[in-house]
Amino acid sequence: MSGLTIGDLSARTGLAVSAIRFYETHGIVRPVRNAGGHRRYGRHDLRRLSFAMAAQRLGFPLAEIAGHLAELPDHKAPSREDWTRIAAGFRIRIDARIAALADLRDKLDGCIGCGCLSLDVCALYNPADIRGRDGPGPRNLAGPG
Amino acid sequence: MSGLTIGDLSARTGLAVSAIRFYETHGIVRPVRNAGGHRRYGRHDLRRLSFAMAAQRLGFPLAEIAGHLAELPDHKAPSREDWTRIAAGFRIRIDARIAALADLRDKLDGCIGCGCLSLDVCALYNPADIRGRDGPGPRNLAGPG
DNA sequence: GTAATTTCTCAAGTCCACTTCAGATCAAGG
DNA sequence: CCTTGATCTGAAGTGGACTTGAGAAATTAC
Repeated sequence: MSGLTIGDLSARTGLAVSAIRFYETHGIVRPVRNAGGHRRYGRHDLRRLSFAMAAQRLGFPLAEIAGHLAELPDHKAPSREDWTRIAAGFRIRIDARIAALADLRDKLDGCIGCGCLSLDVCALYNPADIRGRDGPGPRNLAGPG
Repeated sequence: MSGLTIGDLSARTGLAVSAIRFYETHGIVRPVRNAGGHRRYGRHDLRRLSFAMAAQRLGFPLAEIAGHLAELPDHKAPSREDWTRIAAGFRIRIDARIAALADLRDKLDGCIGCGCLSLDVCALYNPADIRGRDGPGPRNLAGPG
């Protein structure tokens, strides 16, 4: 039993095989190769992928996810402390996101109440935090905030 | 005073001029043209853009945002009821999103507690809702859920 | 031992959300 | 009136996140 194949990971995570290979190019997983050149994964790679998927669902860009995961040991199984540290940092980001959403919801509630008849004081129209432009390409959701 | 120019909208919303033109191709705004062929906007277009920006920040795709806005009258100012209806629907989506985030956070808390020593029962590794693959292209955040 | 899968590489295609560019025209200030 | 700045169009480029395809080699199933 020399480890899990990419197909195994695909079956167990729901990710497409191509996506797992793509994630490898971003450092999300780092499989070893067997004699025939095929990728072999450890069980800890399942968790790395799961973490990445969860973070993806929150809108975090792959580069940042890879950054978090880079703090884990490469090929050996990470310790409980390793994961706890990462999970805790992740939780902070989730809480920030929930707060931002709740804030937007409250503003929207205000707009429902006021009917937004006065544009100049409308919270929806005047969000406090306009993200600055910083170059070409699409804006992603989970910026440095 | 035949209305606001695209530069006015850009200054007041923080959006790039090019972005506003791009949004027009998706039906977010529908300016009229003056004698010289330049776009002229009404005040209600400010609110349409603000709504779009807010929804964007939540990860909703432009196509869906355009769909919501399509329920508003095109060139005349929408009534208070028009906006209230849209804002209320939007609020439901926000609440759903907050609930999903909170759920993920709770699962993550569970994982911190257990140290994820048992992969097969780890909530993070076994999310109940794996999104099916449905074609090429990137996955967006705010799907049909 | 062969047939059927799976996996390999890597270039190219796709979707979304925009930006950038070029060349021309319109509008506003002095 | 003329210059300066804003706006116009359409095509092409960008970045993130993947998928698709082709041809070859490895694995697994019978």
